[in-house]
Amino acid sequence: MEQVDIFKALSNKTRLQILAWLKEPEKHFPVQECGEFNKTGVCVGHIQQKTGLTQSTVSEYLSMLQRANLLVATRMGQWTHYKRNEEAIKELAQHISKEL
Amino acid sequence: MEQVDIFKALSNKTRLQILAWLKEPEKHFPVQECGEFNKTGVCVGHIQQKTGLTQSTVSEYLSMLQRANLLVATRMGQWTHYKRNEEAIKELAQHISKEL
DNA sequence: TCGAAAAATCGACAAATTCCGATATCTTTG
DNA sequence: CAAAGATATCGGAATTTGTCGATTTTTCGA
Repeated sequence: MEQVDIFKALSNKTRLQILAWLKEPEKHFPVQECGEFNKTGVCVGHIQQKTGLTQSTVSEYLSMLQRANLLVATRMGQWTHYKRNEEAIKELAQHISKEL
Repeated sequence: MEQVDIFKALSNKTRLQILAWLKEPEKHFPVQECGEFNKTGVCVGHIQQKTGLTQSTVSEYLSMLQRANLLVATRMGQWTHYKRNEEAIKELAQHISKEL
């Protein structure tokens, strides 16, 4: 995954919005029966509802963000949870301030 | 200019390359008759030659980077010089580490 | 003031991205 | 194992981006 692909992943309002929501899941998503979102994140269905886009679109967006290493996916039974990769986001900020 | 437009401006290899070259102009560009590049930057023609793309493409890329506030343009007679906006780049890094 | 150099803008078209609906895969449960 | 729910993948229409060549605008110098 190259630098430019990380920026491409961030070049879309919905995807930026998803990253923002996942910063405070408890504020933006209903309680899940399927696991604490602080640990493994929020399931695709909840994120999809919030965006108003179709399931397929949101699924693709999430995997794009994951490929850019900005999100981490965890399969929890029939659900896939996504959460932010805070480490990678910090590294991106550092990279921009030093290398860009 | 919105957040997402900054990332769009960065979503292209050539534009990232231009930003990188402008970090150390004396290393990447020939001496100019038209001004010190540490002060006002490098003229469009030199940047264009280095990219190998056409003049129109590079001119558009530069103004896109300027619209995103990542570059500053200075008209010097018949030349336009572009240099990095280090301030804005630092702010972007901060924004990513705090707000993204 | 005219012509040439530098840069910006315009019009076009191919390639990439956005987003959808349909279908396939995986997982749980009866 | 079959059905149902959650997610992933596929194929495509519409929009945006990448990039070009041609033209226009700006500025300098003869």
